Amino acid sequence: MKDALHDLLLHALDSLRRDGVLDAPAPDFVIERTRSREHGDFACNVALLLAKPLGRNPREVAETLVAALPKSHRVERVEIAGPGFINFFLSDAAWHEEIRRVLHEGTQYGHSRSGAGRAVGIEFVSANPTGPLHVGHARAAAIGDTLARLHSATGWKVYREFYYNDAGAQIQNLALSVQARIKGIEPDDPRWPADGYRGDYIRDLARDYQSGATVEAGHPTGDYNREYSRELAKVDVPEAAPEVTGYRVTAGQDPDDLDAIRDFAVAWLRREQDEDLRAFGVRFDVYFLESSLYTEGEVLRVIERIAQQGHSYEADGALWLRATDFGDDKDRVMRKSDGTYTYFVPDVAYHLSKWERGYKRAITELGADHHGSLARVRAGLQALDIGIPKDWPEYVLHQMVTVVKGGEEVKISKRAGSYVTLRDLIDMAGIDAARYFLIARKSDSQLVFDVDLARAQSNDNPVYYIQYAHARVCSVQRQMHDRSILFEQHNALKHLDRLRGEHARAVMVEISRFPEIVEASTANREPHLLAQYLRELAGAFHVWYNAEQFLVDDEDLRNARVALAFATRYVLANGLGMLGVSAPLSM
RNA sequence: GCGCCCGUAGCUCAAUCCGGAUAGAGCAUCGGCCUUCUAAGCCGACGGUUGCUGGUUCGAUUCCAGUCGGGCGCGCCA
Repeated sequence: MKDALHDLLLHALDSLRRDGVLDAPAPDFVIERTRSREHGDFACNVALLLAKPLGRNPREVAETLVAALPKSHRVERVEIAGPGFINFFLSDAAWHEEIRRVLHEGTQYGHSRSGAGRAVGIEFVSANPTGPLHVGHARAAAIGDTLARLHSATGWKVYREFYYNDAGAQIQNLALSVQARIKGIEPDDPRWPADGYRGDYIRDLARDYQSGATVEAGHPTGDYNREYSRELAKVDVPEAAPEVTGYRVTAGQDPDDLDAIRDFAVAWLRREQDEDLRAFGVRFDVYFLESSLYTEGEVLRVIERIAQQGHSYEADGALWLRATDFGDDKDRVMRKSDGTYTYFVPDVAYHLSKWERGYKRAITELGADHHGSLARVRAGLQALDIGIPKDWPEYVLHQMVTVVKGGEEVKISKRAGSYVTLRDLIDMAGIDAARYFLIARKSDSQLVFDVDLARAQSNDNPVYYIQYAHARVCSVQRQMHDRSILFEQHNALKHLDRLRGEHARAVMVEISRFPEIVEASTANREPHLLAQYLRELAGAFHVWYNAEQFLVDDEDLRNARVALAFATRYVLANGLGMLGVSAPLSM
């Protein structure tokens, strides 16, 4: 809709330039929705931008432009207002056309091809396999998965990636903690390992290890990724990610075999994380193990490449990256004096792998407490000198989540001890409410998750409010079925002009915003815009629903109203689908 | 001390592709609407110096500088 107006203005600009009336390049003007009805439906600032280079009064420029505007059936009239805005008042026909489009495109309405099939890798959650996922991971999961759904909807080839830090000291602590539990040592015991994990799940883990249990989790090695990378490099866009096959670990039962304990514990926790994420409606295409970067020499390759490009130096027995050459605030150690590597080198190697696998866009979703690694990883990638853009990868950082119930902060979980888990959140609020609440706020502001509100079955709760709008349309459909009333779409589309009044109009206007919202949410990595929008659409629908009866005797009018109701349903369902929230048929 | 994020109605938050016109919703409070497709809904009222001070310009919640308040990060930890 916006595009059509954009074209009209470009035409006007072109013809004026050809006639020599306008002597300036077309500025990067904006067409936006107006805030108030008095200003029409859309407004454009092009005259304001042209005024300065032309040295002319903006209102005068606007008048020239408006006079040169081609006629369009979509535009009823054009006004010049304020300092020189060009306001467009759209014809009813323009809105009707959009409703036709919704019914025609159905479940595809709001989708686009702006991604043009390019590959985007979205990394999120990436929790260490050392404990259950917590509410911060829940927010990451909701944001990352919604971004992934949005990119799919806009024509990108999406790969969801999960990176496991399975190689460091944390894993050693995990193994030691489990071993301590196996030997009957409690967290309060002086013999308990220094940085041990104290949660109850360690006891469950120890018990399963001792009983010789077998667990099955995601993929074991980086082989999968490397195989996948060749495919991606070759054809650029593979049809689908290969099926992720699981791997099994059977507990060794020997309390002194720390390696066996570690392997079992990692598999056990990965299984638990997998299950929680699956319960939350989130699946991944690629599981990438940090350990594979060592075993396959990728870490070494990064170090050598950076050294070869002259961006590193030795000092104090360590090898440093000259990160300050690339915008970081200090130089960073890559290889410690004991010969091991700092964690950020595999991080760079991992992102290098994403680059080599052909991701035109890579989005890394992290907790804001990791924002320090951002400059470091980008500096490392720049130091490779292989043409990676300075702002690649893109980052989305999310702020802290606090869970509140009964007016009090909830801090403790039975499973994990010191924090509230994703599982707790699902149990307390349900998947739909949890996903919606976690996505509804801008990711860089802190989030208070009010459990009582999330589970409230009332108009206080935006999730129910939106879902209820959808269920109401379905209820109308059921009524039609029960009363043997047919919806005649052909007839409906001919009589959309029977839709009169502000309320129906408001619904049409809201519906037409959907494609714009989807594009903006995707391009700006701001999924909260979509959550917010659906609340507004549902509101416009409820008002209209309340004001007018759909199933009237007048066939033409009835068909027209039902058509608009169905169009609303498509948008609600499509939008909720992008959030991973269900669209119930009845409530 | 340095860096990043946030500060908008009593509360929770918006403000659309980095500048637009009279800053919007919901909740809370007060007052109305169900013999009609789900009242899990709707209508109305009340509520603001966008933390503060300057700057940039036709125009600032938005950009810049400073300042105050909250959060996070500044390791040869991950």
